Amino acid sequence: MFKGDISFEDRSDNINLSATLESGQTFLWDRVEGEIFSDDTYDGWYSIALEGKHTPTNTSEVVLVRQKEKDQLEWKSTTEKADIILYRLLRLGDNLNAIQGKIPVDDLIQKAFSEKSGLRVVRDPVFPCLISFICSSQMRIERIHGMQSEIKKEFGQEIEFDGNAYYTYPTPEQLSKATEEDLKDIGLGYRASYVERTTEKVVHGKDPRQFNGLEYEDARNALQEFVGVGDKVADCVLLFSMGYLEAVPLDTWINSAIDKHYPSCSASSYEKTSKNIREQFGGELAGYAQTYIFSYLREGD
DNA sequence: CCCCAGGCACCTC
DNA sequence: GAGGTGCATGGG
Repeated sequence: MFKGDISFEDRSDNINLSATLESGQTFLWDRVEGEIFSDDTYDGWYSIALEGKHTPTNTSEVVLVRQKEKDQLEWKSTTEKADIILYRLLRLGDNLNAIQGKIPVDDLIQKAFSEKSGLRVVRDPVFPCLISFICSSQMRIERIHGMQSEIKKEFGQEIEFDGNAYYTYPTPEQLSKATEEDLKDIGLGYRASYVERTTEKVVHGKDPRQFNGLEYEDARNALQEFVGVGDKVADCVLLFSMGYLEAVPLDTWINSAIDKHYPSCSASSYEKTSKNIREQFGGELAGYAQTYIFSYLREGD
């Protein structure tokens, strides 16, 4: 077992791990339940198991992380390179003060920044992100997470770490072994066929990462070639996985926020409203503003 | 019993 | 392109 800390004490920003992992932008992390460690305290850990394509070691790894202090993370892992993994997945390199400085401040933004201090946009692996947001339509956040847990347990790879079992998210090839019926059996409902058909497209060579160099709006349109991916899900994949920080997913929460706080941005189509609200939030980092507002509003103030 | 959930595909016009 | 419908499932 490898262990380490990641300290923010020599920087001006920090991280709020629970806000980052439990605000509905990623469904791939699990909050660890129970006394899984005997060697020290066991509260507050989050876990993820990564398939080898997504690790610096090229082998599957488990990473556990928790908030040790306000400006410090603590991790345990199967690899000594867990810090590299965490920097990527949690965007620890982002300078939150610089980011907030580029977003026009108003009352709502100010409250969200202050209430959710340390919240970071995540960078999920692309395929798991794509599938989990296909599952997200008309579904509560807790259940979306539950669906991903089922998908991992049924079709992912089990990895043991310190006496406990963890499951990677299935690769496209692994998930393609699931039939539509299998997916319905784990509660995906009408999304089962979307997941099945999208997985099939990925297995047959349509990798979402091939859209990485595209201009934002082109990438958003391109992602909609997958089944179950409309404007909103495409924006989620762009923002929470592909690093398009200007993407602003327009969901029910953000749309009601627009009606209430930015009525002049409301327009007749997703396309136009999206353009307006991105401009309102300062353009290139608008997605960060969206993530703070979503997290702040959803939790209630 | 009804209503709703980080929308989307599909069908008209 | 804009506008309306049906949609699986579980929890309140």
